Amino acid sequence: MMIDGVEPIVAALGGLAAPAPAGLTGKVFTGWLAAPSRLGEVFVAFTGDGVQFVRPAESVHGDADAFAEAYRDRFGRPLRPADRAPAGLLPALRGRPAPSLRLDLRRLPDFERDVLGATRRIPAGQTRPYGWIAREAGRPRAVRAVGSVLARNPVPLLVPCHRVVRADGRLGDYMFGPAHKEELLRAENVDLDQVAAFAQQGVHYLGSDTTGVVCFPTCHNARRISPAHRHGFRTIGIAVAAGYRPCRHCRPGVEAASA
DNA sequence: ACTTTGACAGGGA
DNA sequence: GTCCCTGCCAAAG
Repeated sequence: MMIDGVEPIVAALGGLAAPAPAGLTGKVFTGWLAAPSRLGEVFVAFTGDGVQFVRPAESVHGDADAFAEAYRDRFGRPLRPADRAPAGLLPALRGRPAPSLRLDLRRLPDFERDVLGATRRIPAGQTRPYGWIAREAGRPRAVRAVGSVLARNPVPLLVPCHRVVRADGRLGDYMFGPAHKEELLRAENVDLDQVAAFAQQGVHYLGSDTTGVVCFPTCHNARRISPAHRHGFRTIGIAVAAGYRPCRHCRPGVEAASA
């Protein structure tokens, strides 16, 4: 870890009277700016390595100083205004695909990084349960810890934690309130009414009897199953026992066999 | 439907 | 370091 030696040096550079080379600025200070998003105006902090922190202006009472303080509490570094946004940030905040967007999640604990990484892979317009994230992150039983991580998601919207929902079909909580979660999902065209209707009947997975594949209801494959060939299942185990195979796209996991 | 128990990573004492 | 406690859950009573 040669990085250990680099940080103090870089910090010392920040104290020199002469301006640091432009390329270093993002490593010494963190830039911030305000930008429009699907949650209204947001404050965004980023280094040269990517975006680190996003908070709706509303959540800090529109106060940029409060945002800077929250950032400092968490990352231990000061903020200075930035002149331009990192590549991809503005489209991403509007919910548009932005492959060029980079996130700086290096200093997070492994588990948090893995949880956020798995969450980031949920396609727009789809949802996954907390248990799915736990499994993708390599800790299938750390379901509740996943919730704890997402409650502190440093980069909401960019890591779409609003797409992580409860296994029973309810939406679950959201750092800025469940109403915003629902709003974001509906804006992505998730058919929440259909999900709720299925859940009402105890159905949490959908299979096609023509392909023999079973999916989460919001998977784009599931949404193409015609009602005539659609079968609902309460658990993935029941579907597998009926000869269905878990979809390779949405990867509904086989839950632990009940002894 | 509601309550209890299980499980677990992180943060604070 | 170690307990202790909490929390966007989940499955069983």
